Amino acid sequence: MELTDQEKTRRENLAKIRDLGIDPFPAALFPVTHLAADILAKVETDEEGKVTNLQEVTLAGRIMSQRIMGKAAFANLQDSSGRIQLYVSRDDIAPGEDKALYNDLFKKYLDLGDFIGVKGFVFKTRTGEISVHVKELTFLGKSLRPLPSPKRDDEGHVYDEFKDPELRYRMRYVDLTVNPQYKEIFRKRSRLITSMRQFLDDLGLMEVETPILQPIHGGAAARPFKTHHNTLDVPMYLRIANELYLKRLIVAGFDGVYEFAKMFRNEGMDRTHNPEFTAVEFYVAYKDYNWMMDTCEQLLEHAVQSVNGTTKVKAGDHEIDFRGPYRRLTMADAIREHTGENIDGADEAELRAIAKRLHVHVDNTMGRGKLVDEIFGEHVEAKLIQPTFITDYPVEMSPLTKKHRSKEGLVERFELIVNGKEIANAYSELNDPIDQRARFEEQVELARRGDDEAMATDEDFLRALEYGMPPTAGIGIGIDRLVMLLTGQKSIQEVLFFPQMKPQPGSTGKNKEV
RNA sequence: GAGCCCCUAGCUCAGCUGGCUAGAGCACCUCACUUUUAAUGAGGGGGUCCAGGGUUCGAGCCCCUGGGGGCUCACCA
Repeated sequence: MELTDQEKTRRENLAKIRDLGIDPFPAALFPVTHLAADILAKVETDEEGKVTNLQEVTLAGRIMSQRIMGKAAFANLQDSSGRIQLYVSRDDIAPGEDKALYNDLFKKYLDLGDFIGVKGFVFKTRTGEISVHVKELTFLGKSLRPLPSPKRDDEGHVYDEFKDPELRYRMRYVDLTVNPQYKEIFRKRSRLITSMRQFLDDLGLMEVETPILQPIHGGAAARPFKTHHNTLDVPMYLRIANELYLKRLIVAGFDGVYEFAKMFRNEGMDRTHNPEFTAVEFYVAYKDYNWMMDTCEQLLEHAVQSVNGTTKVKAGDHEIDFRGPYRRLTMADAIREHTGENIDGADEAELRAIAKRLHVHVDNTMGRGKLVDEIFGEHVEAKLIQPTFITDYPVEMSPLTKKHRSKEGLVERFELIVNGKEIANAYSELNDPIDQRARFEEQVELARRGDDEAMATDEDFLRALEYGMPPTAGIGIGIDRLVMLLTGQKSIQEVLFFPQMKPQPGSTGKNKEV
């Protein structure tokens, strides 16, 4: 690959740094004492505006801009916490006869993006900006490629923003360096998972890990990634769900288990779907879906409060409040409320007629469950903005769910809908192995009718149930979409560090190097 | 999968109805400058205009084919 002029210059500067006897990639640790944000937060000034504390600080980061004025200069240093201005004067960092450290290293061979460490004192410039007056400068690492260089003026206008989504996702390291505001999304993601884990631990559940490589894919309706194990010479699948394994652990005698799990689905990719995504699932023995609704409310209220410092979240024109209790509405009541149609007791033909009246697209592979799902998806889901539990689904679309204790044809299942999107899916787990086998057989029948998402029968799971599983409530919560909601992001790519991208072919199109 | 839009310097983008050697700002290089802040002043370098084909005296621009990307819509979470 031909180097650009700027890359050549950086390699030359690298060599010249070595010529000065300075290692451009030093091995020794650098004793950082402060982060940029710490300094800005902790700085104290007297009545004349002089800084009275922080008279010895050591920090490190990337040089993001330089303003050289002969024998003195200003620069911006960016570390993990943010940016702070440095003041560098020749006679401070090179006090003796030899001025090479300033004249050559700092002024000529230092490129934007290089890592340096500085030791100095905090002061306020004439124009009032808190800065670090550098007394010692240490070179810590060379950057051989120029970073994109967005600039921001006083009014907050950004120029030359690095915003091409493809380049941002392909080179997330560049994106987060020059657009550090996006780091907050990932910090929130991390806090969300931490706070959920804390809640589940406090509930007395045990964190577990279950297989990602599975001999048969079960627990959800989706197309899997298929692979092959060489030694065993058998096909294997990347898990589309971990539900059936977690329930085996309930059979095994753990009263409560949870797993933050990557799921893999070999399906379309768009702004709400990535081939791998994260869900937290937890299963608790001797509970039912009513208990799970209470618990789900508490979990989300706790998590959202931890992430955003409030239970309220702005989503477009709406303000969503995650403080419980949430509205609970049966599927049939929700459809009645939003369409005026009554699906209670309707058979397949009647449902098809209702769907037609509501201009919902239907085809012959759709059973009762799918038809209800389509009607709900088309006419109701998007209208549910505040957290709402939709309960009591048709049995046909819930092959792993216990039949409703009193309502014929329905199951004890709920989904939590927020801002028109499904956030959680939960139910009283089906623990009757004979019923479970019959449900699997219905799935096989749906598959025969052409439903390519129908579930496969898992004999080992059935065997586990035959040994006996206590009544259990289970739930799955989609982490990525929850993060999207909490951070106001419209695409899943923005909440994943490394979203799946098409492989990058040779040198066609806009596959530029930065 | 369907529709619409885009691809020009390291980055962000202009480039008219097809007509000089393809431009700007930032970045980069040289010089000056000890409190600047989109630092400033002077000078300079940098292009496979996504690729291939076609029309034309002449194509960044028009046509065809291909590649890559974005947005909107439909389906899986």
